Amino acid sequence: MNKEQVAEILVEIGVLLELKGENPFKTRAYANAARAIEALAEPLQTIVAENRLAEIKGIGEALQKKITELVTTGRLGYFEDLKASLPAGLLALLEVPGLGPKKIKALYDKLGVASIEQLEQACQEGKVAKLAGFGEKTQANICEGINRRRKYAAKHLYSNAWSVAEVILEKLRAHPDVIRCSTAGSLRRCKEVIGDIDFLVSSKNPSAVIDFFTTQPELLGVNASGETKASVIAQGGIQTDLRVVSDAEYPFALAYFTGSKEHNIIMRQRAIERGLRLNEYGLFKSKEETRDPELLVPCKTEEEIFQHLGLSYVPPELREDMGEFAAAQQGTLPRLVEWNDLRGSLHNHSTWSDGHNRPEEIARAMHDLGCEYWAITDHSKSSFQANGLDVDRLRKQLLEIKEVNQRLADEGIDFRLLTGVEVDILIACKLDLPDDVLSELDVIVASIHQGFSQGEAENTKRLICAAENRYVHILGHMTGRLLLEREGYKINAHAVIDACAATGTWIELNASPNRMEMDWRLWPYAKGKGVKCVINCDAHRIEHAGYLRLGASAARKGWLTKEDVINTLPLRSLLERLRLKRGRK
DNA sequence: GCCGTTTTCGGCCCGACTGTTTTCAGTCG
Repeated sequence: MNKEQVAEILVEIGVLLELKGENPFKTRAYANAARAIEALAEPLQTIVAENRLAEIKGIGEALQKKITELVTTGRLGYFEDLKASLPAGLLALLEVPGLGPKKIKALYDKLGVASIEQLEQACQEGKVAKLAGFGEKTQANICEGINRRRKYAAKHLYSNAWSVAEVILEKLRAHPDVIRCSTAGSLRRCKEVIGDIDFLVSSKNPSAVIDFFTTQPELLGVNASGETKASVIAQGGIQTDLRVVSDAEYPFALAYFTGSKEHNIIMRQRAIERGLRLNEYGLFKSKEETRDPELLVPCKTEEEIFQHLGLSYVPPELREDMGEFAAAQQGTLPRLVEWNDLRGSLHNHSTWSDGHNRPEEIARAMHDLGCEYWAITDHSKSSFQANGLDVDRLRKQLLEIKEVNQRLADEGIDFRLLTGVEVDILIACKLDLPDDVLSELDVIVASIHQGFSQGEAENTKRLICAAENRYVHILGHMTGRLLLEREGYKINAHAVIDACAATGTWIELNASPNRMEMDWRLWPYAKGKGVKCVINCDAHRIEHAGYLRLGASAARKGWLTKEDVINTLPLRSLLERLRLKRGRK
């Protein structure tokens, strides 16, 4: 059993214990352990075999035993007993807004409700409202929550959420009672998938801002509206929360509501270690909870809060408790890549396969956007569903691209369309085009598009073989995942990264909104191995050039700097680097 | 269930809002 599977089970144990009404700190211990396991860079199996679990912070005696049992036998008696003691449908009830462990336990104990369907029926029969601690309002809210859950996804792609948030943020900025405002939460941290949108505003007139926020005409509904916070359903069914604070409180509230929860816990602990107290209202010279302004350590910005806690400023993208504290304390946080460092994309499509624009249109549009180069890498012939290119068509495309480059040069336009292909990885060590054809092209991206059901070992082998081909520059969308749609195929990502390090192969950060991979959690490992990133749009239309911005956010989240990203290079250096791999044995 | 050089026991982040209560529990972030 690998670490992802172990982590998943630990999380589930935590949730089940919560439903049983266990001590919340105990349930959190399981979630913490799962995080620690997931973050491991070496195989869990090795750690267990060498009896080194105890070295991992957050894993004590009890969890060592359970994890060892899981890894060595693939089963865990404790987990199976726990699962058997509760109906399977109970877990899904947690997804209904307003329902937590306590209420679910009451529904189950008193009404025997153990699934969404049973819950809905109990509501319709009016049984829920009669329970102690419940009422008509709660019952109606549950029904509404179930309906909304059916109609809309509970999670949203970053890019969708951002396009909704951007409009509201602009309106808030323009409001006369708003002093400062920002997004917060997972959106500000640039998570690839987000649950809800958070806004923070500072104002001397909170009720005016709350009124404005809750009466926007585009809203689908209002969940809650108080003196300092409100929660609404915005377009696309995205829950959107607003918090209004005084301007003095703003930096503290911004840090607090940006999270992550795990990051905040460490921040508070650091404050306590310094005899201070940190909450969303301020940093106080006190060992007790307080809001006494006399005790406040004034900070005008988030930067100053970090400073008082002995840390350099941690960009929001890095606030995941994934190593940012050690780096911020030592002053070794990287200067993260910016989206306008990017000079082009090396994986894109045209009308030659399944794209929507001709090479010349693409070239002119990308030049207008300020790019220096843009690679056309259409599909190879095995991707027949995408109108993939065989050798004949590919050679014709090369001629067309050559002509386009010539025309642009004649007009004095300083821009280069690069030739290439997104070649299918068929089976291990077999690509969809022969090496001599690949050698005629500027950029080769190799991706898996078929045979997803092969096992982890076979998939890993396919990717490693592709990396070992001297003509392949980039491994495309590494696991083929589609966020909120389908899981990626199983691979041993660390082994693939190691192979890329050994062969000088680059790894793509595919910035298509539902791909966003290689996953940001793996980049620090790749960076440590010296593997370079290429932020690619995988554009099928000219407008997809905007994905570069999304890709840069994900790269930042993966701790990458300008130097780690190949397509920040000017054309001349890029061409040198492209030739470099072909010179290797 | 984890953790610890002031602690091996007693902490573990904490406040706003809702709805059900008639002073507070549960949920959420």
